[in-house]
Amino acid sequence: MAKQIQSIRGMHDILPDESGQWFWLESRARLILERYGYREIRTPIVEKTELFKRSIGEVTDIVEKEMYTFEDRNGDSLSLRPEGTASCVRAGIQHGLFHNQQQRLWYQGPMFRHERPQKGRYRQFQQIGVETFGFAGPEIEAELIALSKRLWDELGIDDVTLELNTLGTPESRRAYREVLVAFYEANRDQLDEDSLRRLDGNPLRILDSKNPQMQALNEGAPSLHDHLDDESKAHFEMLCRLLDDIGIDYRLNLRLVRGLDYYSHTVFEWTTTSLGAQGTVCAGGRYDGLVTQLGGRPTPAAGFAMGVERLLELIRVRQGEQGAYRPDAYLLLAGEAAQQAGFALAERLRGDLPALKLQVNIGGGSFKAQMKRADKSGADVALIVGDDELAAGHVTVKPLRDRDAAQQTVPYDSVRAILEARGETRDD
RNA sequence: GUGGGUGUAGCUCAGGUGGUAGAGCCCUGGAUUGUGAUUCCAGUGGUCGUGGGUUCAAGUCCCAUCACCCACCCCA
Repeated sequence: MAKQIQSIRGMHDILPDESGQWFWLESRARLILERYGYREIRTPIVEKTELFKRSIGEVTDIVEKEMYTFEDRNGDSLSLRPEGTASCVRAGIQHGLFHNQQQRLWYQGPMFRHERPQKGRYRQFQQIGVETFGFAGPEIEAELIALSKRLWDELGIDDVTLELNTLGTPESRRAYREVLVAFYEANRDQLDEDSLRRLDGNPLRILDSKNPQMQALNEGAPSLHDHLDDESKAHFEMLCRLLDDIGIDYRLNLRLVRGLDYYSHTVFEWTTTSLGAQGTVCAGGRYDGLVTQLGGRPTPAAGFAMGVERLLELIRVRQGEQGAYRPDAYLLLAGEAAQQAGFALAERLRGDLPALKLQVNIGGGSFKAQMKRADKSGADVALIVGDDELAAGHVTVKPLRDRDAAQQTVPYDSVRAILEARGETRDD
């Protein structure tokens, strides 16, 4: 036997048993997004590396050590996208979507990050992202949060908490950053290894350290909220009021600073405690500066992304299977003549009953074996055609799921009525 | 990138201190010449993750490597 080839580390197959759940979640998300007026955008999964360097930030972990970067045949540096916002903004600028316009967009697809795989963290993972452009007020952030909340309700997810914070305007954030760095420099001897590393790159992240000693030090650190300008405060207060109005609870988390460079004002995160260390299920915020950073005209922007694998994991924990595929009917073919004629019969049925999901037995097998397959397929009814039925132009319809219902042998033309009465031909 | 754990049949897992591999489920057939989901019987299926090494002998011990899981880091 030849040597087996395995899938790439951290990149997983979604097998038929799970794909139904994916489809179920995706359709629900799409429906809700459409209810809020969002339209889908699809962008390539490969972009110029430069795009991610300029948007995510050159000194972030994502860009520095997690991107799948390679040279194209003509020498360009390309990267598999590690997230969706950059592409979305790039496409919007390129096609003039932001030219004095408001846009509510969403996308869905695989993202790639070369991290050490873990529960809820994979090298290829699926995100559903939502991005809005041209909305400067806090109403849009409230809408984004309301939309995500509605999705949790729809999916039956109830153990997530909304964490909320503001970084203020870029100016106030920058000013605060200086104050904070000065504070940590003064206490340099107390910083752990990670924090020393962050001090240069992303000092705000030190606030979010899990190290108890750091947390103790952070108690005394200057607070971002003391350094917010009036505009930043007003924006945030308005958002909180809007959320209060629709009864969405949130927890103010001053340590929530987000890892990506481009955020300003609102940042939020939906977290759960039932997924181990990877507790963030959905995160986003406002990123007004990004469009100009990528060469567009000043355009207010806000959005979020959710990790589909993490959401599915949550749903799996809370409910059973959702959206598993099962045919409506399974066609048994008993006897040689029926086996041959049955193939054409199945096609005829599919032509006459377009909404019927019909699986036909292929590969023969004893009657018993075919019945077993019919049962295992999950079909609601078995359609039986043996040599007897074939000769008479009949089909036997046998309900498989309810004990009381009797099977009946009827002319082909009556099959439709029976299946329709049973609801097998409904679209679902 | 760092630390810890685990890899035995398609799946879930047994296999004290080395002696040449087992169960349940699944699948196939039969008990029931055309009636499944319950029962009973039988059968198929393994280079024990991979590659080296120690040994008369390795699933078991040693080394390397790959993958998965968990935590750190990072993030959705």
